[in-house]
Formats: sequence, structure tokens, C-alpha cells
Amino acid sequence: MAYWLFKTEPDTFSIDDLKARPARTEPWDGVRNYQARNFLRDNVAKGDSVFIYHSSCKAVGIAGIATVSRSGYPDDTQFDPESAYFDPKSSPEKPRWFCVNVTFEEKFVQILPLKLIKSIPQISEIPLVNKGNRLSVMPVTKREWEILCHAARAGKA
DNA sequence: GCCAACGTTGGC
DNA sequence: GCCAACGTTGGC
Repeated sequence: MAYWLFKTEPDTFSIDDLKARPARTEPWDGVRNYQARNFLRDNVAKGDSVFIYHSSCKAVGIAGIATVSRSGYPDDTQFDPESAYFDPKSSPEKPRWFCVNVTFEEKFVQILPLKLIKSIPQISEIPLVNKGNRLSVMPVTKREWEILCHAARAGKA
């Protein structure tokens, strides 16, 4: 049982979109970065918990929580010439990109802003808060998970 | 929209 | 295998 943070641009796919999906479930596809790919393929497991993070938008921060409902499998969009994520160098025999399925769990009453996350002294190791970081799938420790959940719920008041 | 930081590509 | 050029990410 591990913890993760996945980034998404809410204009493209938000936590509300996830909640609105059939069975509140969606493949987390379109990841085209090798380090993130390796996590999706090798480490993200069914039952793991995921912070859904909204980037490149008005309210940047953690929007809520999802659960991994299927572990790593080849991302279909890489084989689809119509898809923006099409990769001509990949093949079904030797897939290059992987995805997992995520299922909506919870939307925070208020988004937990990046600014606030950065202000928490114990949250300094997570790649998210380090300058220039572009990793879109990253591990979160149990300790970090608990601190961030607590901060998100405190924000209700 | 700006721009710094980063990952990837391709010439050599 | 180096590294400059390029395209993309992402906060502000």
C-alpha cells in the first residue's frame, strides 16, 4: 500500500471529471515521461492512494484523492494515430507507455494550495515543491500523506 | 503571456 | 557520447 501524487491540468481533466465518469473510474493515460512511466509500470499498485493535483490553472494544488483500481498496463492512446498521445515508435508487441486506472475517492472541500503545501516544513522532500520539477507521477511517503490530508481537512474551517 | 527549468532530439 | 537546439511544463 503506497501513496502517490498525479498531476493533471483541470482544463483537460479535473477531479470533477473523474467523479463524473462511469464507475468514477478512468485510465490515467497520456503520461509521456520515462521516470513517470516507470512508476506507473513498476510501482503503482491496485489499492494505492493518489493525490489528484491540479496544475497550470487558477487554483494550483491538491484537489482530492483517488484510488488505484488497476495496476500498470499499456496505454492504448499510444497506438491510436488519431490520439494526441500517439507514438509511432511504440507497438503493441513492445509498448513504450503505460497507464493505471484511478477511481474517485474524495474531493477536498477546498483545494490544498501549492503555496500552503510549500509552507509546511515537513514537506520539503517531495519533488512537487522543488523548483523546476516537472515529474507528473511521484511517490508520497506515508508521513507526507498524513500531513497533507490533515492540512486539507483543516482547511475546511 | 512570460520565462526559467527541464527532458528529448539529433548532428557530429 | 557530447551538447546545442528545441519543445514542453508549469508557476506566476
